[in-house]
This record gives sequence, C-alpha cells and structure tokens, in this order.
Amino acid sequence: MSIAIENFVKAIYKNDKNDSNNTKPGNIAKQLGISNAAATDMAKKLATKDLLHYEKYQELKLTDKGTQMALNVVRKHRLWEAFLFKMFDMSLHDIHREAELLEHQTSDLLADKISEYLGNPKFDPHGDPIPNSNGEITTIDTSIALSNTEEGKSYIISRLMSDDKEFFDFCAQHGLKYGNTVLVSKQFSKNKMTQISINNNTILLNEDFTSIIYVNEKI
Amino acid sequence: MSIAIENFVKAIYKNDKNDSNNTKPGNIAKQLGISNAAATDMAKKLATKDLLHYEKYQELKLTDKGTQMALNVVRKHRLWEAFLFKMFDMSLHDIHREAELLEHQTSDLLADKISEYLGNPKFDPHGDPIPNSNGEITTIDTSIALSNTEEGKSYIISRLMSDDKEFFDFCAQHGLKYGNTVLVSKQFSKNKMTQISINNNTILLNEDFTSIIYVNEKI
DNA sequence: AAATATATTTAAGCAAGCTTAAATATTTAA
DNA sequence: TTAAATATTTAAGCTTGCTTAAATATATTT
Repeated sequence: MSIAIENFVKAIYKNDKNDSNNTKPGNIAKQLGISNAAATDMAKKLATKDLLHYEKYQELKLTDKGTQMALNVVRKHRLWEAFLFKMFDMSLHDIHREAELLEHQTSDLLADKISEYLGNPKFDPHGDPIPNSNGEITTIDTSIALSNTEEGKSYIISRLMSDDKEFFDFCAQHGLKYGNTVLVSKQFSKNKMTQISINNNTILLNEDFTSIIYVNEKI
Repeated sequence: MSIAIENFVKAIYKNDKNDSNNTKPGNIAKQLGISNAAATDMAKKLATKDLLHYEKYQELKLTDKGTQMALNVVRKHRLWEAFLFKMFDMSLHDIHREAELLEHQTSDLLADKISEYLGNPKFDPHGDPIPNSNGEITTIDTSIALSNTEEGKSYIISRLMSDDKEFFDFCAQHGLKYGNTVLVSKQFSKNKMTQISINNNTILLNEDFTSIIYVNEKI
C-alpha cells in the first residue's frame, strides 16, 4: 500500500484515539495538509479496499483490516523513535520527523529486529504505547495530565503528547523528558497554570503544556 | 527530489562505474524495471533540471549536480547497509533490500549520525566504498577478483559485488563474508574455476562467482 | 424554524511516472 | 553496403494523488 494510504489510515486511527474524535474527511484533510476533496476521494477509494467504512457525510470508521494497517505503521513509527532515541543524540522533534518517513519503508522483519534489539519495549520516548507485531497494545496507562496533579506531590514524566518542535525544544531545555521527576509545587486553578520544580529550577506552565505532559505519581 | 529521480540518477552513476558502461536509456530502463520510453522521458526531464546531459541517441551523462545527488543516495544506502549489518543478524540480501528503501527517506543529519556511530567507515559490508558527506570516495582499492588470484596464497575477502539473493545465501552458507580469509588451493584456468579452502571446507567456484568476489592478499 | 455559516461532495483538471504501439534512428550481420 | 535486427524516440493514454470551483448537505445561530 502507498504512503498516502498508510498516512490516511494512520490519521484516522490517531484521531479515534484522541479526545476530539472527529474523523470526518475535513478533519483528516487538515491533519494531512490536503484538501477536503482529496480526503473524500481517498475515503471512497479506501472503502473499496475494505480499509474503512464510508457513508456520505458520516464519520470515517476503520475496518479491522484498516486498524491493523494503522497499528502496523504506528508500530514502526514508535519503534524507530525508540531506536533513534537510544542510538543517537537527536532532538525528539528530529527523531519524530525521521520516523515519519522511515515508518513507510520498513519491513516487518526489520521492525521485529529493532524491537528485539530494544528488548521489545512497550512505550516509545514520548510515552506512547508501541503495538506488538500482532497489533496488540499495552494500554495500562495510569498516567494523568500534569494539569490534574496535586500540589506537593512528585511525579514521573510518562508521556509528551505532541509533535511540535517548539514544545520539544522547551522540554529539552528544562529537562522535561520521559522518565524524569517533577515536583508540583503549586496549582493555580483559576489561571489554569501549574508550577513545578525540576532539576532545582522552578517553571510555570500554562494549560497548553500541562494538558499534553502526562505523568505518574512517584511512590 | 522524488524516489524515481534518485533511483534513475543512481542507476546511471552505478553503470558508469561498471565495466560495461552503457548508459543509454534502454540499459537504465532494464535495471530499473521500467520501459525504454519511460527512461527516455525521465532523461529529458532530468536534463531540464540540470541533473544530466541528454542528446538524442547518445549516452546519458550526469552533470556535477547529478553526480552529487547519486553520491548522496549511494552514501545513505551503504551507510544503512553497514549499520544494519553491525546491529542486526540479517542476511546481506535482506540488508540490501532494506537499504534500497531507507536510502530515500534519510536526512543528511541522520546519515551523519549513522556514519559517526560507525566511526565514519570507508567501506560497507559488500566492500563498496562509502562516499563521505562531501561526496568524496576513497578509491584505494587494491583488491582483485578471486578469479585472478594465485594458487597457494591466502586472501581476505573485501568485496561481494552482487545484489543477488542466491549468491548471498551461498556465501553465508560457506562463510564467504567480508573480512574472512580464504586459501586458494587450485586455479583451473582452462575451466575458469577456482578451488578454495575456507573454514576447513573445500569449495569449487565457477567464474560467475569468482568474478564478483574481490579479495586482498593476506600478508 | 428560518437564515446563515460551515462542511462535504461532485466535477473538472493537473503533474508525475508509468504503459503500449508506432515511427525513426542506429547497429549488426550477411 | 545493403538488409535485417535492435534500440531509441514519439505519441497517446492510464493511475495515483492531489488541486480549485461549484453544488449540495449538515450544523449553528438567531
């Protein structure tokens, strides 16, 4: 299957997993940077390939076959991220960009080799779960958004849910990295801001960031 | 530039480096598995992009710009081969196939990271030279074909010049691998066959193989 | 509930990268 | 050196994955 198809299916899959689960063509189009018309065309085409269910003006829904394809691509993406993260000193954003390309040109065999080398990890450096070769995902996700944490408690960063370079640059600069510990020193509930301590520094984060940084309470 | 263009330019480059240096469209077409007409079309198009010189019925000649592009792709291909060879237990043929795809989706940055990780190697596991980031190649190649070796001498395998799976399977089976030592026990000059010893086994190779296995005399 | 705004779909069309078939040029061989 | 074989080019046409513009349906607002 083509790169365009893999990306289309992946976009629907990721949308489905998100809060705002709008999987109509227009929303997919926006994420892929193509026109609405192109998205509608593609949706119709993929329906004939049994990758998704299409009904005029309705949400696009992946079939089992489509879901498997999406999971396969997502698996390769996240394995590449984990692998490049381990092997090379590159920013999370650069790693994401490489993985975005490599994911489409990776055989199942190579994906398995990478996975094996890494010890079959269940999460990538963003904290996103890595599907196994059967498309199964470990979804034991007890993490919460930094915006929902409690004052005075310490947490371990488990997910950075973004693809935005500025966000990652900010994170890298302040030590906000998968596995690191943060102390929530104050929640400004009125202004929806959170004050944290990390590496002996105090940072004030607004909701844009605290809603995409996920953490687990440190026991 | 597209994958099709990169592959086209690469094919011309590799043809130029070979003995039978026929770089007319038909020959390139054969190697890429496309029609002669498609190759002619592409050649005309690439001429307008200043990647090659095209004159009706003449050989295709890469411009400096085209050569640089080819070298860049070849560099990425061979770096991937060296990297996958080092990291994973995969056959040379599988590695070649992965590299054939990955080479087009690798940023210069990532290529440099891979090269650095490997200690900026000058040769890949086939023994082919890896261009550096400026497109410069180390061509101190003192190796000779196994068919030209002398009886009774020992040699170190330096190049396996093929993309053929059956050949690589044969090599893997008999320990014919980059860096390994072979003793040439007999040259059957009349039949163009060579008898070698490797890993305490004796193998008789015909010219199809001895002409693509390159070695350096063991001092 | 009607009017307005927004989203989706349809239609027509374009560029890239191919194809096959026919025309033309070059090579090879007799 | 002329005829036959082979290679290259031209021409017409196809598929994929997009575009813009216009038509149609759905959502939102008042």
